[in-house]
Amino acid sequence: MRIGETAAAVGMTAKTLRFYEDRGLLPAADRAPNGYRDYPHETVSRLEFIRRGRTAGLTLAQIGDILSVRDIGQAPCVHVRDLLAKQLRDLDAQIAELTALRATVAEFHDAAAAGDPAACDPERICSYL
Amino acid sequence: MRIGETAAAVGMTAKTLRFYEDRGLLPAADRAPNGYRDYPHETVSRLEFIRRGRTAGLTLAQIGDILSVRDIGQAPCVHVRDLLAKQLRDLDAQIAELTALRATVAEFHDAAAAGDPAACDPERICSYL
DNA sequence: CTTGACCTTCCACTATACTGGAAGGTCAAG
DNA sequence: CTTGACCTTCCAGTATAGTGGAAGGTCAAG
Repeated sequence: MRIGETAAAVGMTAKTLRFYEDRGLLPAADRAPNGYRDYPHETVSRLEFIRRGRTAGLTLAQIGDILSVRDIGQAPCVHVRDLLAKQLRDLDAQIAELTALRATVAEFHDAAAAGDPAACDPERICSYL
Repeated sequence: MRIGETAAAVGMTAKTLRFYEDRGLLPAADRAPNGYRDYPHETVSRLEFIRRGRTAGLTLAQIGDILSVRDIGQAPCVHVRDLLAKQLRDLDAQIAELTALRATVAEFHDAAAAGDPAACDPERICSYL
């Protein structure tokens, strides 16, 4: 399969596939006599795996690690489980941080909504922030 | 006040102040005969305002907009209120997105924690993702 | 006179996941 | 023979908020 065909099969662009190759997520493809990349069919599942990983919020580096484990013949399940656990922890931390920020902003906003513009102290630039 | 002194007064670095000047958040400072920047005292409140804005998750561009309004002599309160409202909406959207992602990841993770590594289908790379 | 702590400018780099574009090769169809 | 749709490589840029470092000027103290 040529690069554009492969990319289209998973809704990506040829550029993205070259980029993934550069980042080590795709092995260097065989080349046709004219120099064009020639992908085997399993590249499609590999790309779909990469997309599932992205959907789960994993970075390309993390997905690359999983693929490396798989590529040396080991089942990456344990690694995947650990990564997913870490991802859950990270997400919880991020959500907590954003929730705290939201509370801060809400306080500022409530004061601004209730307040009197004339109360602005020039030295403070804006009394609502 | 010299740049290092001013920066230290608010816990920032001289580099950061030059960067803020470059981004238009600080007006170009007067220069001493030797070329050193010479900041008036109100620069400290301006920097503290910038920091409060950052604490509220505003971007430097948004803070710069507020300061511009203030600098042409208008009270930026209405602008600030609108920005804070937008910030609340953005935060809610982000939190919702992360929460949905967390649910997806939790599903994958639960399957991985319960599952049998032998079930891995090589074609699918990892049955848990 | 030198040392050290300041200050100046300017350029590059960090991280992430691509995207855009230039310059050029390949190939089937009309 | 040309046109268009492919493909190749490589370089640069996107967004954010700075940080790091080079090369050099200034100034008070010892």
